[in-house]
Amino acid sequence: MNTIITRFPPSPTGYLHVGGARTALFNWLYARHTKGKFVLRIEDTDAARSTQASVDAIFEALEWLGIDWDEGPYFQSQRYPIYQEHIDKLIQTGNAYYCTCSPERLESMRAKAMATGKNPKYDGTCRGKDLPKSEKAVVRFKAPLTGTTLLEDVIKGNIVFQNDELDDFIIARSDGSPTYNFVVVVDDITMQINTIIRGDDHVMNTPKQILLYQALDAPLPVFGHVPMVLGKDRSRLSKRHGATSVTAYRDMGFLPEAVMNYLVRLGWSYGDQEFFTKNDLIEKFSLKNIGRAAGIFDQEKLTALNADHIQATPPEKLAHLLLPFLEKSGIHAKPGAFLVKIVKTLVQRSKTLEEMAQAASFYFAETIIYEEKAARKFLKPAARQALQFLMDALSTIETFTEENLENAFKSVMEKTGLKLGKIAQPVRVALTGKTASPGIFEITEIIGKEKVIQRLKQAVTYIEQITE
RNA sequence: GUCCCCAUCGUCUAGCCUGGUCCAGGACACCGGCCUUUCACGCCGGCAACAGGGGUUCAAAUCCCCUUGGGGACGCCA
Repeated sequence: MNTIITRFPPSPTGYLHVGGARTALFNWLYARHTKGKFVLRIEDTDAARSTQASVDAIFEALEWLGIDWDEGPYFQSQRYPIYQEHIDKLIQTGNAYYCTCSPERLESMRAKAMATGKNPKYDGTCRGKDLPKSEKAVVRFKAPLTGTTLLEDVIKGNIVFQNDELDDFIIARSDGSPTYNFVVVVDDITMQINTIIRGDDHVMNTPKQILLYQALDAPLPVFGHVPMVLGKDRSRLSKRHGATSVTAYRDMGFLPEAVMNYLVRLGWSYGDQEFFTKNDLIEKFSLKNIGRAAGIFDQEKLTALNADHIQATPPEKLAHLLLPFLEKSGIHAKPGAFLVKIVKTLVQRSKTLEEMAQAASFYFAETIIYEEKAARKFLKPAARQALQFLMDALSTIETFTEENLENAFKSVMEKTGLKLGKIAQPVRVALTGKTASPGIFEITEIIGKEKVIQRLKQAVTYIEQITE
């Protein structure tokens, strides 16, 4: 086989959504797996809806995901001369013609056809007229009236279309601009794209495009149509199902590798394996294992996978990635050994970076604000003495080590006759304000002698106040 | 309405092509238990599916047909 050349052709009319990202991933992965080429092309022929902001957003999302491209980005809006050339060619060869039917008449025909149970297609009014180029004329492709067109889909298998179901679709608008089905084919031919993996929703476009390839006398690429991504209610994924843009997941604290892993695994499988790194994916991805059924986007599974990827990421790297999330909650932390220690206590307890930042906040707090339930349950008179004893014991320790701390707690256990559990919880609340946290020795060490004693003191004072 | 696609636990899926090893395996979620200074992690166990009906066959989740259900496409959008 020759070099595989795939492409991703988003239209810049919004952010990159997870469905689009998934097809980008399939194409990119296939190119990388086969040591082929991946081309990025921006389909901005709809001047009214395309924006530079969307173009930027798409680049940003692709880069975040770790998808790079070997060629492009090409912009269709800059390729009009090429399209014009091909339109002229089709007219010359008799494969296309000018049509002056008004949009209004077409629209009413369509409505009528649908209402009467007919296939809404162009009736061919101008097909045989051989009209000259004129102000308001569009260009239509002259599609065959009979016969069949075969789509040999690598994912779905063979699909046969009756040509009489197709119609003479428009390839150039009245203002001269080319339309989608046409530019896609011209681009894919001229960019030598030989493998097209795209969403299911393009299946019905494919016979038209195949006809165009034939009329343009170009070899057919390999087509593979992947099933769609659906929302919880099995309808097409949209905003009302929750976040759909790739960058939204970035902002919620998901790792790019987790999103990549999840998206690819949704509709593709490799035996029972669930966890994949980027390199795993490149190594193992194949078109063969793409499923045929649509899949539902499940944020819970993504979240679980994200937790796995967090655990697989070196703490040093996580610390760096955590910074913006800490910043967002008003914590100006610095990267370094201190933060790495903190991260290490939190990896097992955080499913997202956002969660991790939340969980880390007590390490940085000036004063601890107690959760009401936590304080009520543990900061009671019965705990006062233990806290006081611990304070005394800790103040004699030079440097906090796990061993030191354990001894200090032991001495408090002996003096009070309380079990560790009875002591640890009030201390936990004193140090974190909450009933759940990383190990008590760990956090004590990280928070440090000065602050620990300060917080214990605060707790003792609190207990004294409420007892009055 | 017309055309096209799809159909295994709630969800993602393995198995289907090359029928028997499947009274269907894994993962997420959920429910128990263990571990334990809390919460997590981890470990152990549990719940839970071949949409229905016909064929073909000694034998069907696997092959064929129909029904049903779901999705998609029918633009001078992409």
